[in-house]
Amino acid sequence: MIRVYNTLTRNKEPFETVQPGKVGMYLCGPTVYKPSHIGHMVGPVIFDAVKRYLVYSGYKVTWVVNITDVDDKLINESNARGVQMSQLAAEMTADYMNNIQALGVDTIDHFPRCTATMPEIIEFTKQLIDRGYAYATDGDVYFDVVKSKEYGKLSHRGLEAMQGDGGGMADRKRSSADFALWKSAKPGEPSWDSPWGKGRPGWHIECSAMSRSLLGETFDIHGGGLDLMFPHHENEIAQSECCHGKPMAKYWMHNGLVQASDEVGKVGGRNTHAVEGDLSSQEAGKISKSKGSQAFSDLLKNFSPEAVRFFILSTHYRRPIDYSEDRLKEIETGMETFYRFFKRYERVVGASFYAVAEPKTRKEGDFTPGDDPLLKTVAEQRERFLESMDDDFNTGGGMAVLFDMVRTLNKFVDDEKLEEPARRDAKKLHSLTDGVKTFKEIAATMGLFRKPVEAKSAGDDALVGKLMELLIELRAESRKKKDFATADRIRNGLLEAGVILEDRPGGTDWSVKA
RNA sequence: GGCGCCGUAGCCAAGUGGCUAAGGCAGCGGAUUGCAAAUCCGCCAUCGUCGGUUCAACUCCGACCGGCGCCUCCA
Repeated sequence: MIRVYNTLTRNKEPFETVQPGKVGMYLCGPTVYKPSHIGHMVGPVIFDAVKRYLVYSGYKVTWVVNITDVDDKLINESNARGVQMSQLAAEMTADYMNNIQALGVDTIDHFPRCTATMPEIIEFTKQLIDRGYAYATDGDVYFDVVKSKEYGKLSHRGLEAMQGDGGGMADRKRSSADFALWKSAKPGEPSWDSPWGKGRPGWHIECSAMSRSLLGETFDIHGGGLDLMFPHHENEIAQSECCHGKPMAKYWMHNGLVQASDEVGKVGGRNTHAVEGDLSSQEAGKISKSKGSQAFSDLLKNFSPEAVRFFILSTHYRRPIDYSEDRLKEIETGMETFYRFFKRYERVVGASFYAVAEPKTRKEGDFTPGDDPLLKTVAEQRERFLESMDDDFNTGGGMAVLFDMVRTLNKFVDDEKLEEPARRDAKKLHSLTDGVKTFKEIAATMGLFRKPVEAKSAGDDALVGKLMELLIELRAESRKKKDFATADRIRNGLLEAGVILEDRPGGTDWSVKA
């Protein structure tokens, strides 16, 4: 039984779908006016894991992520750059797509764009006016917040929290808390025809319109960053629930935000005060923000996407995550354990780890270990993993099981001395592969270890291969003759060049230093 | 001011009313190795402070201290 923390009730609730066996999931996507940073990647990675786990658990899941490609920020930025808004949006959308793809987020079913959803948005707005929840003034349309009885139920905030927009619109609105569904266009701004004249949608209405047209009036999971809870999600609820008279989403899931720790943030205790003493808290905030908003595509030049995914999933999704390069390096170090094991598996079994076919569903993965001690342990670990994931998608707890499981598998190879070809037999290799299947099964639910990571640098070059073969051969001869001075000279020399040699029963392996 | 979150080993981080408080990084000791590397084994926390509830709390309640987020655009 899966349990989900619902922001609406502030409780973990049993997961029950609107329609049996089916899940509709909506995640608020980016406004594409600048390159995405790591913060934009958290939602996609987390909900990718959520979807994978739900599919694994037997649900048919439809996942929608919207792209906001018209908005004040886009207009400003495109003016500043002197390009068409649509061009800027197209470029930044491509950047976003590249980044999430690099992270292995490939389970999103629909990416509706705001500019391609105008008829639905206009229709939705019209309905709200017809049903008495919105009103038009001078080409603008506003949502009449006082008509929404439950306004504030998600964020637990009252109407007074909704400040006026201070942009001179106050006199057009009945109440300062009212928010725009449709904004009339100023000269030169991109605009669309509507019953209220030329204009563009307000920020919140697109999500209501898109989710309705792709997922229906009530769907299962609505996700987004914690920062969107108010006012964005509150307003979505007001729009959709007033319009339909029924719940918009059963479960509201909010992920914690990335916090970039830099010099200021990292220094503890008194030094923090000393450093911050010269800065207003606002300025300090800006510093940490500027580091965190480094373009994600640049970050990927230094770190593997899989490490970033691992990093994001290593803590519980509702918690804030501290991002730093040191942290990511630490994660990469830890992940070496897995990659080394994968190579080890290949050495021992003679087949690629990545070629092993894992069970795709929970049902398929259930097995009775019999009296095989290895598989008994693996089965227990799998159970522990599933318990963690069932409990509000606790990927952090699941990670621990991943590490435990490789250790179990490594120990088996050690104990059975499977590095020595003579000690291998079909039964043992079969057990090992069964263990690997289960490892892959649980890792796959988090989208991990699905395909080989590209080699850190050159190494598969034919010439390099030949040279290494020769050096290793020479060193082997020296070792045979107990000429360790020469052998060590070769190894140390290669180490300086960034090549690590590892001696094993079956021969010597080499790899490029990470 | 309003709404909310957090405080677990040197660092990161799961989790639980009573059983050995996961895991990772770093460190230390050992097995293995010609020596290494890798791997394995072992060691390394009483859970911010104080008070309450309870047979029993790190886990529930309260106060306090400390850190943080949102309330304007933000994933």
